[in-house]
Amino acid sequence: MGITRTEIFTDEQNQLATLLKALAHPARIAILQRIMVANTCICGDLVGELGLAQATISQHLKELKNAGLIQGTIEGVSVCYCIHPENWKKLEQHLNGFLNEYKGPVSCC
Amino acid sequence: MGITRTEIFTDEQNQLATLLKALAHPARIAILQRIMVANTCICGDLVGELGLAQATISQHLKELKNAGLIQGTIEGVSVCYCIHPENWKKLEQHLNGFLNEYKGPVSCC
DNA sequence: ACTATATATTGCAATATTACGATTAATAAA
DNA sequence: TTTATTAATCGTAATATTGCAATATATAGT
Repeated sequence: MGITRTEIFTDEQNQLATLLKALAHPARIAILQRIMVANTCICGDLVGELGLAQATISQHLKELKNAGLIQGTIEGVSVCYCIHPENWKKLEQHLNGFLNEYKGPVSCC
Repeated sequence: MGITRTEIFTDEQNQLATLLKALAHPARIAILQRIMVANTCICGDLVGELGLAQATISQHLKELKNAGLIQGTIEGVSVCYCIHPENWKKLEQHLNGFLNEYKGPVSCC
């Protein structure tokens, strides 16, 4: 089968899973970190700085954009990416909401 | 080629990606939520409560255990799972550290 | 118009993930 | 010891992901 059965889960669960999947790759984490550190948007630099082919970087950027985590604007011949402020905030909230459902270790296993 | 090139990333990046991958499935999110809400460990209940086959649930539990997010102890004929307190804390820290690298929207795209 | 530069898209091969039926293993109860 | 119950493992089919070369697209400068 190989296809996630999203129908049996809540929208919340599916949305969080989708966001986490977008984050769950070292290249995409590295890309996001570089964007965050540089603050000012970069792009083609990424291809040189990470050791991946241009097509591969472009693909990862596309995934991050589809997930809404970054936004890109064309600047002449190059493209400038940066964090999507609102969605990043939403991600933080969504994620913290999930993590905080855990109320410390109680009598258990 | 279909294999993540972990060699070109830092251990931090790879570890975070691995943790996020373990979380990045609605079934595993649902499982974690149920464990967190119930506090006291459950297991076989999960098979009934989520609409997935027993083998599938078992597989997801294994992944969560491999990632260190949960722990399981045998209790008679059944198995009791619960959150792994230390690792959950580490996850929170790791994740917050990553999310907080972003310092709000500056002049950008 | 032509050229150079930057990025996106396409097509494909290698590998990973998801899901499940069937089977196995392990304990509890009879 | 047989039987029932629970969970793990195996095998396999369907699908998704990762990565790259090759190609396409789009803008800037000449």
